[in-house]
Amino acid sequence: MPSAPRTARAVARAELTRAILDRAREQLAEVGPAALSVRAIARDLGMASSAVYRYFPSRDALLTALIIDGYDDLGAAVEAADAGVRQRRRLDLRFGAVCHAVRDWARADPHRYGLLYGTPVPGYAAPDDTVAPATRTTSLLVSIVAAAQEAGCQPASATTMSRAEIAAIAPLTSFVALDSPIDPEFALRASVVYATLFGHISLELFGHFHRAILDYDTHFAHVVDQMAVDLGLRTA
Amino acid sequence: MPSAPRTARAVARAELTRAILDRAREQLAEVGPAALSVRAIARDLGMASSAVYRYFPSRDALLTALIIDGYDDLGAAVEAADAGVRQRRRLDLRFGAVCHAVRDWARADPHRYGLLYGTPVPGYAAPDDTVAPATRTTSLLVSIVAAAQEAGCQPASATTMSRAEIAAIAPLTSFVALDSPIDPEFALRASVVYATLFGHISLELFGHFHRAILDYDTHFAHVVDQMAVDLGLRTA
DNA sequence: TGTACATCAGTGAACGCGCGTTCACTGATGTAC
DNA sequence: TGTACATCAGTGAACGCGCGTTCACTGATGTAC
Repeated sequence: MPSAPRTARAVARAELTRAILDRAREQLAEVGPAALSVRAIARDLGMASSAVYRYFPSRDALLTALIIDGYDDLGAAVEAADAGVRQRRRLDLRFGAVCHAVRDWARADPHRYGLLYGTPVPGYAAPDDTVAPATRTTSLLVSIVAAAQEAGCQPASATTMSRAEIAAIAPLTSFVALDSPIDPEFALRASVVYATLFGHISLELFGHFHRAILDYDTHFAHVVDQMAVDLGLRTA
Repeated sequence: MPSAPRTARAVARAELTRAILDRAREQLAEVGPAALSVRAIARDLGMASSAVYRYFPSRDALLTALIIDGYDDLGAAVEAADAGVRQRRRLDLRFGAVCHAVRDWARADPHRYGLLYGTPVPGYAAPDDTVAPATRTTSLLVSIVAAAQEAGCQPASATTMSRAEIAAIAPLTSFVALDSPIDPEFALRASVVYATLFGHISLELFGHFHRAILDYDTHFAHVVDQMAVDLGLRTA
């Protein structure tokens, strides 16, 4: 009986666990992951710092929860953006929606984005629990590329791939469950898109487009367009 | 007389300044930028922690020096790699050399790369002094793209650009001193290449290709090749 | 329904740590006559 | 070349801070009879 008969204690526990996580997320947005402090969270919640340890065994466990929470939140946002595209066959629109969703999410809370995609927090080693939620966003990107292949899209240019190159990206070809594995050329394109998307967002958020790009929104939109064309999702 | 008549004091000063920076660089490689500690550096050098303040007025100043030093070192490595390509007209080779130089440099000292291109250090605001050295690497990338345009290379695909999009990247078109400004399409390509290159390196170093890419070296080489083809530096 | 015991949440003090920065000081190096 | 003074490098103690984590404890909640 896992659902109904929750004791008052269990209810309070769930609530406080969430309150701690909420406050941790806020802290994260304010000071960044490295400065996240168990004591500060407890202080803000009006409780003794030691009480937090009834809910999370260590600061690292709290960070892990935040990371998983972040990947899940991003994944949900990205999936919702994709699902919001009515014309499912317009892969260019779906691709654009996904890219913009990632960027919008990142800009809404740069520290949180940094926790996931920036420099790893010093002294913290992400456990395997964080891997699965992380793939949510990636899977969607790859699946759009896979759909492009199925739809017969022609990428702008293709390089010949050596056996070693094909082997290097083997996991990507079977990353999403499909009838047949993805062609290596498309898998490579997916990897390039992945790098460009997150690279662009990181460079923008971390200040490397300073004085080089004047209008980030416009420019990003155009980069996404360019990627869509390179992928063969639409013609120029 | 700025050169010859250096007093013993000035010599000692220069030497210790360098020793502090060297040790700071080593610390950086070991523990990362956020954990860089004035006291630890002093300890390692066998001096009082307060003595460091005769050379750098604050921890932030030390970080700034490390950042400038890092951009300069990366810039020098990248320029050397480019200069090492004898056939100056083989833009694909030059482009490849530059990309691999950035990645090699980053892999040699990931923390140092993270200081420059990762999450900004919390509580630290990089002063303008760091901007100029940062452009060294970027300029070289842009100048290769500009050379591609001058050589009449044809990128794989081009999207039509609105006035707003052209305006957004205006600084890039006049980023390197040339007879004529760079075409907007090439400037856009430069920006995409910039994002892809650093995005790929960051994703790789920060663990996001884990279990997705099996052979990083091979894969990166191929991504660079693909970019060269997309840029029209060579045919597939 | 009521009692006896076990479980759990939260407290507050404490441990031990390292940090950045300041300051009055000593002694060496440099400079001007 | 020698002396008098100014400048500078380096010291060691101290200030004030915040951190993660532990531990013995009190009082409330849950459970079994």
